[in-house]
Amino acid sequence: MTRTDPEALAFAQHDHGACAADALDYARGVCEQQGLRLTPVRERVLQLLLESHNALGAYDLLEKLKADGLGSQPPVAYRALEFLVAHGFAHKIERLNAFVACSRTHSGHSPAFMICRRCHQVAEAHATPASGKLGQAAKSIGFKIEKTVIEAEGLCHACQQGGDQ
Amino acid sequence: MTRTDPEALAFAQHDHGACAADALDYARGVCEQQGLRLTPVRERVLQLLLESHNALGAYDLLEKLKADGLGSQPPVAYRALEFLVAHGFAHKIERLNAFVACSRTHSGHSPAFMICRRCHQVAEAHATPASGKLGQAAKSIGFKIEKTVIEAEGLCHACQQGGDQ
DNA sequence: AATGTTATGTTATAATATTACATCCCCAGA
DNA sequence: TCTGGGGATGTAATATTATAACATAACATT
Repeated sequence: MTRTDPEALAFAQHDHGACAADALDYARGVCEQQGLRLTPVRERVLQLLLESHNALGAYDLLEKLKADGLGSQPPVAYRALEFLVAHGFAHKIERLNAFVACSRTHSGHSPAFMICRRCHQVAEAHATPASGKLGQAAKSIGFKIEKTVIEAEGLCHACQQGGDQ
Repeated sequence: MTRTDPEALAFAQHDHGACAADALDYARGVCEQQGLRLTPVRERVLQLLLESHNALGAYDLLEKLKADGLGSQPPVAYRALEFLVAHGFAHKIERLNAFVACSRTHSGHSPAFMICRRCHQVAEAHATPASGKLGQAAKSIGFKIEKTVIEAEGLCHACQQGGDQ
């Protein structure tokens, strides 16, 4: 149920099928423990997110759900995503209006994302926003931070090699 | 043409009219220097953003432009915003799909924002994303950061006092 | 079985954003 | 002065993302 922690797994080589299956098992365990219902739609959406290192939009997911005979109207996808995000199984990438599975290589977390503008893969890392300049600024004006969005856009290692930039 | 620098001005008391007028003058100067055309639509959009400490959506702006007899179709607003953002006079708040004037209390900047979920004001601060944990993670996987989105959501000082939370 | 709660299905619509193309305006060069 | 080119604007149409509202179904507790 616990998983190991190479930071920013996404861009690295790994056994992706196994990693996704692991993560799904992990989510099932957490839901069981916490009395959350990982229903078919929710589980399928999580699976779809886990199978992709790209962020997926609600309508991308919706198409795949439809193909599976599950609901095909927007609220179906948005509700599943809302559940997954609320319980930390997925995150919204604001920059892309799209969603990724949580890499869950840490907990109680304040995630940060690296988005490759060329291959569109998204890697998750752990951030400590409260400790940097932002945290100082917030403190100095008495702003209480509840949630942070930290997203970096650029080129992953592989895409820096490739031709164009 | 230069301006002074209290971090995160927005939540603090100040002479807002003067601050907006200053910023507009500043933008005019920069455009003149750089051969950029601060056309009526662009200037008006910047003015509208400067007059508000809240982020404004493209369609909010559009309504006001229409009231002024300027264009009233979405591309009018989006094009002006694109210009302003491209040249650093405004920023998009991804979390809100909305825009704020740049507080320009710094330059060559990587801005961070504090968004009050109660009064909806937005304050801008300066961040140094490359130096924190995110920067380390990026370095360790060879990810080249080109742009960062850093947005904190929470309660501003004034709104922490008020009733509900 | 009756009830409350949570999840799903479905229709409609709202909110945000872009494409495409016609027109205008300014101004540099013939 | 004309004239062409580039940038900016006007406008219609449409794409994309997201939510509201309400009916039904599934499940748990009594």
